[in-house]
Amino acid sequence: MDDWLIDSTEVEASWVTADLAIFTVRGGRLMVLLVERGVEPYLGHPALPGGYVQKAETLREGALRELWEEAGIDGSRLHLEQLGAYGDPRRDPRGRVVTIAYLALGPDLPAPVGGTDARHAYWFPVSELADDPHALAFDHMDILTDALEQIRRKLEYTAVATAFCGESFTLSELRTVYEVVWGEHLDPSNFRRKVLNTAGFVQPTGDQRLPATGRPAALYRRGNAWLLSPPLLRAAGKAK
Amino acid sequence: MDDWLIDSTEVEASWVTADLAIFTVRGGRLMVLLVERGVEPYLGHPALPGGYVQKAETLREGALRELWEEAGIDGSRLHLEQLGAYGDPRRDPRGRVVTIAYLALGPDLPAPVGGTDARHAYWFPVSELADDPHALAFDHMDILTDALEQIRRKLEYTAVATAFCGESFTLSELRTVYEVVWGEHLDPSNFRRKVLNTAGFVQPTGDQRLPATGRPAALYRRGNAWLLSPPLLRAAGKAK
DNA sequence: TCCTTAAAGGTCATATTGACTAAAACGGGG
DNA sequence: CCCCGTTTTAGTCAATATGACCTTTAAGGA
Repeated sequence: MDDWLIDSTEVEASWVTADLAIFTVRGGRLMVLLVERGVEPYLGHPALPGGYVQKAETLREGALRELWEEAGIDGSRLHLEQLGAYGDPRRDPRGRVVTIAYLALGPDLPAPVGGTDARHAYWFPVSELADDPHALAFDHMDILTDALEQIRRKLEYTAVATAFCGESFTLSELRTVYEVVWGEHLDPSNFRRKVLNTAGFVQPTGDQRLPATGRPAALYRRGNAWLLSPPLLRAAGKAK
Repeated sequence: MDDWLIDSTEVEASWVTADLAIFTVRGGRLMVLLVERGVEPYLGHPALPGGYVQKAETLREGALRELWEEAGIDGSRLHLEQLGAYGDPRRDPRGRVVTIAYLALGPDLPAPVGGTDARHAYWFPVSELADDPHALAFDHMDILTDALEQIRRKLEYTAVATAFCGESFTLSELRTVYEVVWGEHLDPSNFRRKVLNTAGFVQPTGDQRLPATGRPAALYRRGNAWLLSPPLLRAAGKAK
């Protein structure tokens, strides 16, 4: 591990960046936060927000700072988890840049404001770039693909779906999160049964909310359980 | 993302290392590969194998090279996956060193040979250091803890357990992997039923193997499925 | 008042699970 | 050569979970 040979010609210092794949659900669609790059390389191309990690920061702190600087979003209240490191020596034409990718989920977030480091930041529907591997700068499409698979899987066995909802939410809203992220329809009745039978997933607030039309829905907040048991499996996982 | 300001005083180059948490099952116990550090800091202390990622390598290639150099193990035939990045600015007293942790599993591997970069490499039972947070150098105990949780979880919904077994194996051997990694007893009959009913998990070779005593056991090899559906959940996950 | 809509609650056949019992197939000792 | 311990393999059964439905409740609007 971390040893001598810091002066070896074989080894070189690297630039370390943090990039973020931030998702929200708006208008029944899964959206990801993108920025338009303001400098070369990939000038003008869409990319995930992110930037250099500074001297005294943890990786996570760097990710949160970049999110604030590039999109004006305070990520301290979002669900933020590390996705992984991307370090192919050819992923950045300027040299070796290792990026630590973070994954964040939030409720319907305010429109991002373009910061100093990027022309604009904006929400973009995931479904409209899910096919072209060069839709985003660098290897950001790989990162996005990995991030998508991770949240789809995490919905199954954690209560992370509640991170897409506000402080309180109806079961319909929670179900919509699953439907949008998984891209499949769920039976409302069976979904309700599963969620309410999973200890600690949600707890009723006692209040109600009126939908546009129809019977009022009970409101819930996050429970104290993070891991779901049994998990809530998607059909694809069962079909096989 | 990766932009200008490469010359800013706020940003500095980092050293990037790859560390490995490699596990195997020997004598009914889960073992992790450790090395004795040959240089400061933490001279003489046990640590996970690893070292600096070189100029033209991918992160994965660096991890495999370090594994070969420090323990004489050819990792190209092991199951190797990235665990995550550890980059707290205080994790290494020499300055900012970001390490990319890798997780590897292998069948009962040959005794490691000490390489040039470390005094020795050796297998050590996980159960004997699972409590002391300073048993290993740097933040390697954190990495080990995360690696353990990851393989325990991955046994549930992937066929990764077969990576602990040789080319062909009995269902008892496979069950022992689950029992050792999870630290709990599994009913042989129910385990067999679940594994055989999960399409693509294993496929019979047609051969048999004689245990020390008892009825001969049929041999299996890995199936073509990686994701298990339905997953094989541990009791802890269900109890809750 | 009646209609539409969505929430909430219930039914039922089927599948899965966990705990258990029993049969089959070996080697070894008398 | 037959009993014994051991391990694999097979089977039973009650409890639980699942998926596909159906029904009732509670709102707003025509």
